[in-house]
Amino acid sequence: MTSNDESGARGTLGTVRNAMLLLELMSEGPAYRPLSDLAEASGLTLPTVHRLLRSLVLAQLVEQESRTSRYGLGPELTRLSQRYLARLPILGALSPYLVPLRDHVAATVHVAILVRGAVVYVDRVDSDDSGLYRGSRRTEPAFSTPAGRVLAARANAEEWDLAIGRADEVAGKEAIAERDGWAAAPYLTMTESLSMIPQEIAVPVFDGAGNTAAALAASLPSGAGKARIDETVGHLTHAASAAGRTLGHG
Amino acid sequence: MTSNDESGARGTLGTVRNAMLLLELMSEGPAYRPLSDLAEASGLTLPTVHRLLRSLVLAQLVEQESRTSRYGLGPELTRLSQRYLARLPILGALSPYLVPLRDHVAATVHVAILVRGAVVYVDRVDSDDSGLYRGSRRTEPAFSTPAGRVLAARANAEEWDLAIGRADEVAGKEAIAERDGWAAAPYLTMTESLSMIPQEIAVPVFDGAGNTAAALAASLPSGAGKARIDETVGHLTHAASAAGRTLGHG
DNA sequence: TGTATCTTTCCACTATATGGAAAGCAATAG
DNA sequence: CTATTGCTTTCCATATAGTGGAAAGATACA
Repeated sequence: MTSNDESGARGTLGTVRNAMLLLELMSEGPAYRPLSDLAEASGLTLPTVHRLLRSLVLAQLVEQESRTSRYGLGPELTRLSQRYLARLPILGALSPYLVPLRDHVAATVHVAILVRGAVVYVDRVDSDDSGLYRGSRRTEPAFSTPAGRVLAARANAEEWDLAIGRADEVAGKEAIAERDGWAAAPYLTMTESLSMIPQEIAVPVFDGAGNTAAALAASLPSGAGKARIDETVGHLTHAASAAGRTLGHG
Repeated sequence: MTSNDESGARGTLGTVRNAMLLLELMSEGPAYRPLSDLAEASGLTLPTVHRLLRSLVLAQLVEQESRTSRYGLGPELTRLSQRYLARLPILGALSPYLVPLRDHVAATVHVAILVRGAVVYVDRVDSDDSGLYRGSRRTEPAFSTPAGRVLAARANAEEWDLAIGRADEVAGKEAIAERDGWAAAPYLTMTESLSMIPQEIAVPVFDGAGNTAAALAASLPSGAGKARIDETVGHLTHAASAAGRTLGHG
């Protein structure tokens, strides 16, 4: 950085900013990327990226594939993530309701939160039937799932903008047009054109202060009828408010 | 750091090391800790910790409680963790077997990995019955669960040492004495003195190269008999080797 | 064996992170 | 209502410690 330029807030450490930039880059695209690739994509010089990565590898936040010496995200992230989740009040509050809920709606149940404009599914209880594939571990595109829409539509401006940033042209336009509707709806669902994929139904979960802290979702078989959907929404809403009530009412 | 001292490998960035140190500190103890606390615990000066934390907050790796302005781990960790897990070959390989496995053993099934001497439960399929509490989100003490013992006993020296480091006096002694037995056993279980807590049975999962990449575990009701245990071990072992076989045989 | 592409190390330079000291900010007590 | 205490946050001169050009190793391929 030859002179002071735009990026980042005042009084912030460049090294941390750069490290984060690399983690961000490694979280998109292929599992492992070569050093030179990361250097180019980040705009940092080769030695700088190398040193940063070596430091991150030491911390296990990054992993170096020994065969190809390429770099990818590391296991330590899961340990830290668990510690974070273990202390999230909402998750503890929802946990006892999930198994009964799964049994009532006879479908796989998910809990999702919004992180920097992305939906992250942080808990799940699988249903009995569950057709062969358990909808793969999901994250990213905030507007691509009902749970993500529920959360983003009700989030603050900053989170919303990040979500828009992650969306493609079409999804972004749609989101902007639909936002108010999404935020007001008691539940959201997505009518996937291609069946086979289960249909997700999501409702918001409020914390004690009335903020939307998470989304609770159920994955119904694709062709579920109106009656089944209404019943599912009822169960979800009930569980969500029961859990919310156990959180300090602030 | 007045002069060059012990910590960390050569050619490693101090800023990253310090940031990691703070994350580590925040992962133990209470959810949120005051700045001054972290400064003392880390041995860094106040302004340094403050700048570090501000940078981490910007990245959402750390979160600042607005009420008390204390610091804790942030949500971005879950997003990155998900991306890591989504690409872990072992998890993808095990996933399709988990639901059938749960149905065969009629118990909640877990997948765990070893991270810096700690067991981290990274996937689960809950059984039907599941008595009220779903054994809370678990991590830390490597030797405190059968899955952790399976993994640690078969891990390399470095991981083993980290696991020892996390164990208390008694557990450490026991681990050292039992290691060879644990590493050779086809499965491990823990006879908890206090029942009510389900009994976990864990087997290793090998990747294509023959390394222990994960542990597969089932939680049986506390008083399960020999027959039930043997049957469960059979199912677990079968699923583990089936999954292992789908991984590139290296 | 030679060429090309990648990762890694070296080292002089100064940009950049550091820590002492002081300024805000909230509580609780006098 | 003003002091006192315990905290978080900002300022700024200093030199530590991170940077980037260039060169040296590795590895793969021809």
